[in-house]
Amino acid sequence: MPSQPAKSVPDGQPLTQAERTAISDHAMLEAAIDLILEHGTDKTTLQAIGEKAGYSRGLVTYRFGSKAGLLDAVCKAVSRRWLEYLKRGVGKASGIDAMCAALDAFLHFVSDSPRDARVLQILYCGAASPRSEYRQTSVNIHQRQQDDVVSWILAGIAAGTIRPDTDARSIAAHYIAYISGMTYLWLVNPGSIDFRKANDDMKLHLRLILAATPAGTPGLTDLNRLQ
Amino acid sequence: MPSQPAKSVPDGQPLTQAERTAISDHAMLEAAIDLILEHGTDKTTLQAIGEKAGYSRGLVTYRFGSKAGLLDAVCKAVSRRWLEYLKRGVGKASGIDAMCAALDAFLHFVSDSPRDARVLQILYCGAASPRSEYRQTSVNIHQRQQDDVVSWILAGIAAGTIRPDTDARSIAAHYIAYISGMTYLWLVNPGSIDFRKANDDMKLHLRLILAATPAGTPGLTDLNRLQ
DNA sequence: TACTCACTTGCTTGTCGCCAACAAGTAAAA
DNA sequence: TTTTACTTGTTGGCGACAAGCAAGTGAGTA
Repeated sequence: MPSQPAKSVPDGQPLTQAERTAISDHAMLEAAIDLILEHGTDKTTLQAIGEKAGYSRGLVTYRFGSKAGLLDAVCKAVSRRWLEYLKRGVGKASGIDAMCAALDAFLHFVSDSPRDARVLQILYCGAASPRSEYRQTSVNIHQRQQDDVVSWILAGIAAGTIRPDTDARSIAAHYIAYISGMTYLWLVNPGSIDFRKANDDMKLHLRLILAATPAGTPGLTDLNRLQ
Repeated sequence: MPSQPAKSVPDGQPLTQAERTAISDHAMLEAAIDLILEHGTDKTTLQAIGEKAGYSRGLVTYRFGSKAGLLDAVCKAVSRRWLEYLKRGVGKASGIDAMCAALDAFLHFVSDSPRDARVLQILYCGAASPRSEYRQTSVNIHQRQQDDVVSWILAGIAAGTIRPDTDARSIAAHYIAYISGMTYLWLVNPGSIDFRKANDDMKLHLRLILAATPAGTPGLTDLNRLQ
């Protein structure tokens, strides 16, 4: 966050147009994140963002079209960082292992980049508003993650590590809802959530619910019948 | 929602001051719910609320102090309706039965009063914003529900229906997070969630995770050792 | 019981500062 | 010279506050 615009490199060389936009774009997105974390989206003004980034009040609108356009851009930028984090954490894993690795990745994301994690949850919450102009971005991200979980489960079933009577879509929705809900509770009341403990429990539950059992052990359908 | 203020009862009798405030309060809260559902909190204006309720643009501020005060009042009013629904649905149940009954109560709440359910989730999401002036209301409601779940679990352990090595607080957090997350996903993308199916699965999982097992069956701690 | 008058309360209107959006303009790069 | 990055002037709309109006209230008096 430069306190004044960087219109030239230290040695006095002029910047190209592309460099200038890249620099100002980045400065405005970072300034927006800081201000959203401090004041929330609606009490963050475009003037404050522009000036904190080292520019005028008008540049944000000029570059992103509108305030909603900026929020969408922030949402996409931070989501991209999280998805890279997730991708690296899960690697080539699949089945229950992938689901556990994703939980670990999220735990690390929250502790390594709490700034990103918090602003992302704030923006996802903002997307719940009717007429939100970046709701689709949130829906797409969540859908993409849910699809990933579905494919992990199907791979697990194919590999024989997950019981074949599992409803992949339903479990995936449950899994994504759990993470989303936990993050919300953590955001509004950080002290009330022990993420590490919660994740350890969740991993245990996943194995209990999904793990293929040796023949003879009662399965889910049997348990269902007992209800 | 009267199209014009009701300043007297049909027979021409004047209203008492208390009746007038009760009528206008209710009209403004209901108007606010409709407008929030249609436009979201930030694009809902106090003028629109006042006029839809049949009054002037100034009454909302006069009565609720500020826009945030109004949102807090709406949040409390709708939360109260949900908690009564929950109370009636759960009754005297405890343990796993209470947790399943609460899931059913929520399912019925969503299908019977989708207006309330949606606006409540929108407001809870708004409470995630830093400097939200009604965050505490959301935190209190969630905390209260979580405490209820804890007491159900402890009662279940005492009654022998829930395995004694259960971490009540952690399970309660998981349970509340699941409901919260599911509701969010339903709100932003209604088609993607089959609440009935999800709830049936959740009930199954709860029994699988919490049910006290006859001696000899492997418990959670044994499963843990296998990890 | 009926009337009165000072007081309180419900509600409206005028006004101010602030904000997002847009358009016109300036300066720097190509 | 043309294009692009960025700034500044302006406008309409919003929330908040304060002043004012009108309707309701209740104690005192006869």
